[in-house]
Amino acid sequence: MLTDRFLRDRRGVSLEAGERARLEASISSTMTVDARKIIARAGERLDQSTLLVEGIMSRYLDDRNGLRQLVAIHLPGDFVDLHAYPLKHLDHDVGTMTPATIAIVPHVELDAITEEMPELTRKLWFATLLDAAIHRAWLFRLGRLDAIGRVAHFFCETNVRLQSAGLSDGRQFTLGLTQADVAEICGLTTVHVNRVVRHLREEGLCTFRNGKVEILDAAKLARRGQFDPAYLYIDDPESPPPPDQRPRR
Amino acid sequence: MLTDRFLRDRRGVSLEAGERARLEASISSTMTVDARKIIARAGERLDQSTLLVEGIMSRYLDDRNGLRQLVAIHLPGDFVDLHAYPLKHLDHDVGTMTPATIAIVPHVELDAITEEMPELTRKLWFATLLDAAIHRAWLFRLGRLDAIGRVAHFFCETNVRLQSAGLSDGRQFTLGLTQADVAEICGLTTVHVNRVVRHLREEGLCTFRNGKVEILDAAKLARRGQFDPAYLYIDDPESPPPPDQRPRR
DNA sequence: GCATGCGATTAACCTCGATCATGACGATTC
DNA sequence: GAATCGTCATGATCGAGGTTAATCGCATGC
Repeated sequence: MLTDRFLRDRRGVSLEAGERARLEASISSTMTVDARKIIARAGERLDQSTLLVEGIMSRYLDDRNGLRQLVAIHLPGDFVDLHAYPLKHLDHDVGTMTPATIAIVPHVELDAITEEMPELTRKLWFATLLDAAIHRAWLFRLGRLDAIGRVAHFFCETNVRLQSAGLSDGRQFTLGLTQADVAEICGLTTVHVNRVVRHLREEGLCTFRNGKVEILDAAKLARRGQFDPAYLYIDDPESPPPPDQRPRR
Repeated sequence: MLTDRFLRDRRGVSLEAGERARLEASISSTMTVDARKIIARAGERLDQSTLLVEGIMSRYLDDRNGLRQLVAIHLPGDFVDLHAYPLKHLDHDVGTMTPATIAIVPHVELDAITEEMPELTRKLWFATLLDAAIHRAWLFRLGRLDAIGRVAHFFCETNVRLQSAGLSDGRQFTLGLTQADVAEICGLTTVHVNRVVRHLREEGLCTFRNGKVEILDAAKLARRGQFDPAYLYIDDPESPPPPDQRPRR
């Protein structure tokens, strides 16, 4: 199903079969989109949202000089602009990074869901707040980490997210991003990202070639990027969090 | 009323009288809190949320060396950790910056609201997404602006937000923050914030003394910080946005 | 065959902001 | 009144990362 990956393994909010069916039934159409296409522009009024089925998408803000700051990367299973449902107007652009398959969910369907299924509504709400939690991790990354730490943190995060989507084995994954993309994510220049990538390779932490990341030493990489996956709210059957307290980051 | 400032003048989602009354009735208690106190810690399970009535609060992440990155500043009228309702566990700490008055809303009350009042539920959802939009503006600030631009952007944002809360006349406002606080917000050191403040003063853009900001040249300050208030979703009766398209940022 | 263009790479140079240090001023506490 | 502490202020030094520019590899198209 198109919604198979949505909220998969998320702590306490995985969808019931009926909920997933309802969401699936809310999809009005699916389509494929080329790489580097804009799906929605800041300010436009939206009456539908986009569920990403395959490929990578991003959300970004433009600065006055035409440079971009990416504010989110979206992977298969993400409800990319679900937040457009309550907001109606977005404050940023949404676009594809790679060729993508997307499913369209009209807001009238979401109206019906919020009227009839409060539990599913809370789970949709949760999904948008998960994006906000990732925003906060990105703020930490930009505000407190140096260049090497930022790239390390980004690779760690993406590895965990892709793993929960079944698209990484935890050791390597294909991103389809360029060094310039990573620069727009980490608030660096492409030149310096190149230096950082070389450093990470020479230190034996990870490699990044042709849009493919290989994790060589996950523990060291996480340490270098001060990465703690708690903010991703992923259910880890191996080490369930204590019911009342997760470790501090 | 305690909720008077909540979602005031927000585009298209201001509360109906009945909705506001219901929210007001959901408050179980109010209390005052000293400055620099922690209200909630990362990882704790929460079964209530906090509406800020008076004072300034913040949300922040700690790094490994004990430094903090603030990820949000909250002003009177903000539903500070409403996102804890769907999330249940927070990924960050919540604390007061100044002495504060807060109102407590138990999550069981929000359960009832989401069961019975889908329209109000969407407005609460909107409120949490507004915080996410502010996160994104902060990402832009940290990723694309230099030190002077970051501080300028922060003062502009806070001025607009306080103005819509009726706590700034648009020319000056009291924040009660120190230069060290601004440093934790803008990802800078206190030493450099001091230099930036001096620069802004000497250039005639604004002053910052004893926690009080005076805007000397709002247009220049906004320009220096590449500030466009669209992401705050504030209803401006003077210049209503065209129904189908807001200006690009 | 050659042209074109994108992405990765590397070098030289320079700037912004961190770091370290010192001091002033006011409020508080004893 | 002295001591202490938080906040603000300012100078000197240094390094991480930006800027600019040149080159290379590789894919694609004609």
